[in-house]
Amino acid sequence: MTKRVAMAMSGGVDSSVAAYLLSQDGYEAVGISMVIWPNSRCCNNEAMRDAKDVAEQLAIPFHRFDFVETFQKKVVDNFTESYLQGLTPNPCAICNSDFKFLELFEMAQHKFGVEHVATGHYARVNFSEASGRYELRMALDHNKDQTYMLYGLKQAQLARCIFPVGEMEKPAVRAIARDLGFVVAEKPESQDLCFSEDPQGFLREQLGSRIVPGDIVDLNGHVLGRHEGIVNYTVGQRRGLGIAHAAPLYVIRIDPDNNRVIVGPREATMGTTLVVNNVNWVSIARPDEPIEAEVKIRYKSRAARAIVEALQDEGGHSPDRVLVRFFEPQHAITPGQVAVMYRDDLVLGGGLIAKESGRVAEAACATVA
RNA sequence: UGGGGCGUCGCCAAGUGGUAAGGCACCGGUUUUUGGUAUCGGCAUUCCUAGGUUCGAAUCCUAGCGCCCCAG
Repeated sequence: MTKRVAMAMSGGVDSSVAAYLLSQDGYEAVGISMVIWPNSRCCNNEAMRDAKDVAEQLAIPFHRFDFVETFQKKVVDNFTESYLQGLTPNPCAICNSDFKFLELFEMAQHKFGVEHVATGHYARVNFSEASGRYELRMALDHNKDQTYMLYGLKQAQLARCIFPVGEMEKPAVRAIARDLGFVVAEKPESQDLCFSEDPQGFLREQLGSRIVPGDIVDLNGHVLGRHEGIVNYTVGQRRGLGIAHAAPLYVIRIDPDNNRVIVGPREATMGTTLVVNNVNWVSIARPDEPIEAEVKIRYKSRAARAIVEALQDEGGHSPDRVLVRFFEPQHAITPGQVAVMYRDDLVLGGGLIAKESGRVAEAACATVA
């Protein structure tokens, strides 16, 4: 009996080839496209048509479903509210853990009566007899690895995930697309927000008058300039400040309470500790003792060696907190961004970098020491 | 209306007779699902204005305009 699986198809190269690989492996795939934001690049007519074309070419059924309302509630609202709180959210990671995979599994089960869901993500999953856990591992092609965006997946989900292109190098994926004559074979790599090409404009649309201009100040509180809303900035950012200074200025901190952006020299962006909230332990159980790991604090940054220590529950809040102490200072530790812990290519877990992470962490270090 | 100083790209700033450094900002390219970082490239035929001296001036002279400081 063939195994049936719901295949998420975006109209891109990766999910198209993934669909092909599934059929090669003897799966019976059902193509699904999720419409999450009208007219955005991820679900415009072209993307939908391409997905459908590929499905037809592979002779698999294809369905598209409207998720606009749910997406707004679970991803967009979180995205916009986070910015107002002075955080820099990572909507892609939130989308995967709080929206995409949840909805896909529900759909696979209820609409198609199947247990498994496949996507075009670059990641690998295996089951470890030793630990009794499903393990999430970096893709074979480290350049394309997307495990950073998948840190939120739970055991029950990993058990049912299939990532067909996780074992492949990107050039090979493209080669297959070409050989098969897929219309999407030469599509450029997707990048940036999928639901908007103009995040600033998007935030303005969504938040309107809740975006308020304010001061840009230096580390001593001296006003250096004005900003058009704290939502337009992220920690570590250099461009867009519009302030002429002796040396380049970087965003050091965002202060939502006073509606201020604090800037300073590059040295001031460096930090060695952070606290991670809402940690999801992926491939291992929550460790009782401090462990060494490589921690990645930004999608495009390199993981760096650190000591990771689970923190005590504080008053019933955020029971899954972790203190990360890097061996070397890191640039732009940004509240709201995702921190993912690795050991080699194994994803140990991840979570969201806490507000005022530096200070809290310093204090925690002091008590630890 | 006595004295002194200054006026070079959006900001800061080299350059004091030989044909406009640099930094910041800004713009554009590259860059792996977050507006990050990084990196590469662009960015004053012109030096407050008008005359003059000179083969040649942002640099010298004259006048004007505009700032700043001190003393009134």
